[in-house]
Amino acid sequence: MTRVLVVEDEPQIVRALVINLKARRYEVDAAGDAATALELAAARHPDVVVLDLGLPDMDGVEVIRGLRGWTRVPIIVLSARHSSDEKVEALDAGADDYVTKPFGMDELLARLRAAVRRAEPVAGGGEEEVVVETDGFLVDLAAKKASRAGRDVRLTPTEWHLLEVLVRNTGKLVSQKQLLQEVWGPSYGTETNYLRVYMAQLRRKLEADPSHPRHFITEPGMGYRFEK
Amino acid sequence: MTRVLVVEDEPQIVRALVINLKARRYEVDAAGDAATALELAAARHPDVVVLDLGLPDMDGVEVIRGLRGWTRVPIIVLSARHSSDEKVEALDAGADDYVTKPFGMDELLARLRAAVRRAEPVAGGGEEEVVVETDGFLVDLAAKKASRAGRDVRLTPTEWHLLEVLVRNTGKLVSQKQLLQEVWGPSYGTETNYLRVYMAQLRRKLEADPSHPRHFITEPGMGYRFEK
DNA sequence: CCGAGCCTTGACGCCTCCTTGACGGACGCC
DNA sequence: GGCGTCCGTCAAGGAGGCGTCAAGGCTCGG
Repeated sequence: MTRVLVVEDEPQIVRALVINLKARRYEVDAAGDAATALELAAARHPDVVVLDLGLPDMDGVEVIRGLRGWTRVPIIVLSARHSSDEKVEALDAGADDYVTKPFGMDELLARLRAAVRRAEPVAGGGEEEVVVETDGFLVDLAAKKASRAGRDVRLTPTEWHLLEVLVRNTGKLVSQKQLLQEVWGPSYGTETNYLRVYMAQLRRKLEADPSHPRHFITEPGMGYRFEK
Repeated sequence: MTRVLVVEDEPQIVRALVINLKARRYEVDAAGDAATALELAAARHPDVVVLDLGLPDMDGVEVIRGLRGWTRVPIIVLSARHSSDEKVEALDAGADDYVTKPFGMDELLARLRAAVRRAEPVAGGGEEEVVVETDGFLVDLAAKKASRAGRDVRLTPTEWHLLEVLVRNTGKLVSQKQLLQEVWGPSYGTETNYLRVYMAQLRRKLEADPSHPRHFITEPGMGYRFEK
C-alpha cells in the first residue's frame, strides 16, 4: 500500500486530506509541525510527502532540505503563497511539485498519483527481493517475519528497521552514519552506541554463534555489512 | 548537456522558451505539432519534454500516451485550460507536471529543473566506474570490498581512503603532498612516513609480489601512481 | 494503576587501528 | 668510496572503537 505523510497545521485541511486519501486506500500519517514531520518521515518511510510550507516551528523549505539530506521521496508542496520566488525556492530546494491553496482535491490527488508513479521502479528491473535466506536463518521483509532453525524469531521495530537497511544493501558496506540516519533519523549521526547495542541484539537473535558473526559483519571504523 | 524538447504551436511562446532555455545552456529542439514532436522525441531522446496541450493536429493527451508507450522522459504540460478535469486527465495519462498559461518563466524553469533532477540516475543506476580489476586483485569502491585470488581482503579505513584516491587517478601520478592532504587532512603535507607505511600495507594486501609492486608504483621524490 | 516490552544510557574489558621510532637498503652526489 | 637522502620494513605503544551487560525510563495495553 502507498504510504502518504501529510504535513499541515490547519486541522480542516488535514481532515479533508486524510479522509480523501484513506478513501482511496492510501495509508496516511499526519504531522502538524516540522519536527514531527521529520521524525515521522524517518520512522515510517512514506512513499510521498504532502508538505504545507506554513508550519509553526520551522520554515517549510528547511523541511525539504532536511528530507533531501537522506531521501529522494517525492515531496508535493502546498502553499498559500502564489509568488514565483517562493515556488522557485521550494522546487530548487528539492520539492517535486508545488500546489497553491486553495487547491482542488482532484488535482492534488492526480499530482500525487503522478509523483508516486514516476518514483516507481522501472517495470521488471525494480523487483526487489523481500525474502532473504542464509544457512542459519530466514527473513521476510514484506511479511515482517524472521525465523531461525524453523522457529519464529521476534524482532522489535528498531531491529526490523536496522535489519531492513542492511538487507537492502546485501554485500555492500553501510556506513555507521547512514545506518543511524536511516533508522533513527537525520539528526542522529554519531550515536554509535545505539548501533552497537542493536547489532548485538540482531546477532543474538539471528546468528548461530553471536560472538562469531558470519552474516552481520563489522568493518571497524567504517560500518557494517550484511552477507548471505 | 540537458536536452529539452519544446512542443508548442504559438511562435511567440516557442521563441521565449527557446531563448530562455538556451541562455541557461540547455540544448533545445522545438516542434510545432504532435507528429513532429513524436518524431523528434524518438530521434533525439530529450531529457525532458515541455508540451502544450493545444496542438493543431492531435489532442495533447494523445501525445503523452504516445510518449509513455516507450519512454519515461519527464513531461511538463503547458495549457491554457484551468479546468481540474483537464489536469487530472493529463497527469493520469502520464504527465509529470501541469503548468497553466500564462506562466511565469522562472517558475517553469524551476519545475523543469525539478523534473530533470528527479529523473537523474539513482545511486546504482548512474553507473560510475566503481569496480576496478587488475590481473591480481579486484576492488569495489562502492561496496568497500576487495579481493585477491578469490579471497576477500580486509582493508582499514585509512587504507581504503588512500586506495580510493589512487584509483580515482588511475594511471596518473599523485604527489605525496596531495595524498597526505586528501587522506590525513589539509594540515598534513610532510609526514611521508605515513605514506610509506600505508603503501606497504596496500601492497602487502593486494600485490602478488609486494616487494616488486606492479600496480602501486613509486615515483621517487614525487609521489605514487596506480596502474591497472 | 500496574506490568511488559522497548528504547536509551552508562560502564567496562577487549581488540583493532593509527602513530611513531628504529633500522637497512638503494641511489645519487660529492 | 663515503655520505646523505629517500624509501621499504618491522614492531611496539597508545588511543579509540567495539561487544557486552545491566539498569533506568518511557509508552502502551490491560
